[in-house]
Amino acid sequence: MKEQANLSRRERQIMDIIYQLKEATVAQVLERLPNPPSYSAVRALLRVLENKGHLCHKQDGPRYVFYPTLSRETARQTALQHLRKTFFNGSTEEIMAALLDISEDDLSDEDYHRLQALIEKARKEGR
Amino acid sequence: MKEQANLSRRERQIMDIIYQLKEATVAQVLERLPNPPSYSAVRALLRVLENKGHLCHKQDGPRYVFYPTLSRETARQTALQHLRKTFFNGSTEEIMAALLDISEDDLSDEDYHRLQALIEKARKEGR
DNA sequence: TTTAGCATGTTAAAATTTTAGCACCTTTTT
DNA sequence: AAAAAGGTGCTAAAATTTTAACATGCTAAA
Repeated sequence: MKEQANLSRRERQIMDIIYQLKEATVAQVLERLPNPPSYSAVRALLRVLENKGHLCHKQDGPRYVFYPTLSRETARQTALQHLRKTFFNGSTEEIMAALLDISEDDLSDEDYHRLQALIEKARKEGR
Repeated sequence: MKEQANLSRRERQIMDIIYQLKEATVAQVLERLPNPPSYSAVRALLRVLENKGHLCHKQDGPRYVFYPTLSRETARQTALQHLRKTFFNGSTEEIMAALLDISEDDLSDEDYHRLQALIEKARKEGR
């Protein structure tokens, strides 16, 4: 299969937007692109991504809605693994520490409790 | 400051390699690039990245060693935030679940214990 | 000291990416 | 029914990215 590492800059920007929205129309993508090009240019990009096998589309009334070929699950895992490897020496502990660091302000006691539960659950399943 | 989202494909590949190694010579980068171009091409890319302010270099005997301008810490945080936003609805819980999922096989009881401790520590600091 | 090896700097061609423009189709409004 | 609005497909030009080639400098070995 194709690597996300093989996407051009615009292609990557577009894939990110679509992953974020789960699915998107041309207009939605355009709205969110930095230094947005023409509508027409975005359509061309989307078609390229579809030809390369990264996107599919379905019809929604008069317009197309694009969505990723790869399951969200798979894409997530790949991206996360890559991030861990690139910035965290492949260490789960390091990345988790950083995650807690950037999340700290938004977490309630209850949230922390749920996170603890996640670990406990993983520990049990992991054997 | 410059966005990593504005890097071309090769530039991004190179930055990833350098972040992974912390610092790298031309040869080290070349070795790790997919579909590697010529030595000369890599040098040109590195110089571009330096001009754009993403890299610095220092002399090490006869050759240059390149390293990121941004602190590892900062780059990590930015990348992690972006990933969380793109693939995990901005949810700390979702990303942590995925992290545990891809790590499961490699974690010992002791590792889990350390992860629990991390959360506990964050909870205490977070107030 | 001359040559070989290995490093870098610069430049311009090649390839890819990015873009806009035009043609056409369908739906809605007048 | 005609016109306007808003979609898409396709194509080729523009811009950027990517690459290799060539020139230069330094160090070490012959």
